[in-house]
Amino acid sequence: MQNISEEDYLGIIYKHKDKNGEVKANLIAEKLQVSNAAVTDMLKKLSRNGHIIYEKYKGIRLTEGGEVYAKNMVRRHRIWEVFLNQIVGMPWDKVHDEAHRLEHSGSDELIDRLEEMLEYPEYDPHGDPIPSKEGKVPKLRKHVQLAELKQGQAGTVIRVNDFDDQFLQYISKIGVKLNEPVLVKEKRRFDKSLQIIVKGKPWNISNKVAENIFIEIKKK
Amino acid sequence: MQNISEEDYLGIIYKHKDKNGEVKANLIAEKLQVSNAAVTDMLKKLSRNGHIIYEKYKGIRLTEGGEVYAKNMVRRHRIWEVFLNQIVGMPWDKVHDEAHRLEHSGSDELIDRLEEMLEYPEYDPHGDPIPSKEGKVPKLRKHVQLAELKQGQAGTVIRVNDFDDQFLQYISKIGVKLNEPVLVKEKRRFDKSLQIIVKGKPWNISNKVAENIFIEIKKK
DNA sequence: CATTATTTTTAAGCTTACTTAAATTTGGAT
DNA sequence: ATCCAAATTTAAGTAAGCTTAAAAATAATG
Repeated sequence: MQNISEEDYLGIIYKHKDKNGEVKANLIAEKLQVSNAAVTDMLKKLSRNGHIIYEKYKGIRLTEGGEVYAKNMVRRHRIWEVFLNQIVGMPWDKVHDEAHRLEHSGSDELIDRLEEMLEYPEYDPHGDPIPSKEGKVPKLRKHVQLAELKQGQAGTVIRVNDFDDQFLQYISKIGVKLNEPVLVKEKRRFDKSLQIIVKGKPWNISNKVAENIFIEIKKK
Repeated sequence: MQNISEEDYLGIIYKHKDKNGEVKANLIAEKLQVSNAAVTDMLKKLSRNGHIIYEKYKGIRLTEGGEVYAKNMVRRHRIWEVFLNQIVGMPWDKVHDEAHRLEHSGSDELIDRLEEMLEYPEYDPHGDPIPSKEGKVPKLRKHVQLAELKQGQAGTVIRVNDFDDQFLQYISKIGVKLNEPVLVKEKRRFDKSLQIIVKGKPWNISNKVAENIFIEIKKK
């Protein structure tokens, strides 16, 4: 395959499949910023060439081959992210976009060399697992949304969603960082917003923000 | 511009312009492995958007803007080459293809960071000059084709053509390397082939090969 | 300088990945 | 169970970048 678009579609399907391994066309359209009609077209194509299982109006799921392919795209993306962050020194709120530009280029050999150079990282700068060349996906430690923590509970940030640059910039600014502690000082009923303590400083964040930060709870 | 094809065309035009700054359509078609008709189409487009000066059946030349654009593509390509060679440890006979895949991706910021990381290299791994961000092109030292050396003359390799991977692999194998000395031991009239000494070892090379290796002549 | 040969352009058509607008199907609420 | 809204598909059309085949212009050769 030479195809940027196909690769993007497969990557999105992989990253957004639910517990049943299914995705809705709508979501794909939104994530890729294309029309629903464009998605239907591409789904037919991906179905024809055996990457997905697709029946009209039904949920979409990857075939075994499609999964291998998609996982490799995610692998590429995340290895680029680690590389950009660790070697080039790019901040975590910028690596996503840059990696997206690069993930379709570069040969598999290059990706393997970068991986070696980085000493086989298991997670990208946002805490997402990097599939190995053989397709193994490192397990994520048990975690919950920051929004689910109770007042007074503390934990360690182990993953954040990387869908939006602005979000990442914002949480960087307030000091949220991978593998760093956070404490929930206060929770408010009416808007579900919360006050958290990061590096000793208090911050108010919305529920929306707290839903996209994932925490490993500290044992008492 | 978002366009891989346009970028490729402009890069080729820049790299292959003659002393008058002109290129023939034919050459572009050959270098890019597309039909002449495709070239005509694209030339019209590049002319329309002000990147080249183009009149039917006449030679093609870059406008000022086109030159800036094209030079930037060459810059990107060559910085990737140095990066792949020096940081990733990829041999010089592989960097061209890999860099070609990467040169259209990556933001300008990334290229700048890579350049900084590499300490502003002036030449790529084949000895080709790297345009600066401001568009300055480092001068090449005075040089001649290896094929032009007389029997008994010696010199230093300062550039090789990177058009063909096989060629690069071949000269690597016989020990030809940038900034290393070569001596012409023998020249043969009938086929213009020559015997050279590299690292103390003798090798027979064709005239064709010798035409693509560039030498700075040693003063006696 | 006339006639080939080579380049370049035109013309017509193809594929990919999109678009908008209209039609269809599905799923949820009453 | 019916109806409505949301999701999905169809239909028709567009733009980019190609292709081949034929026509036109330029360059090269005797």
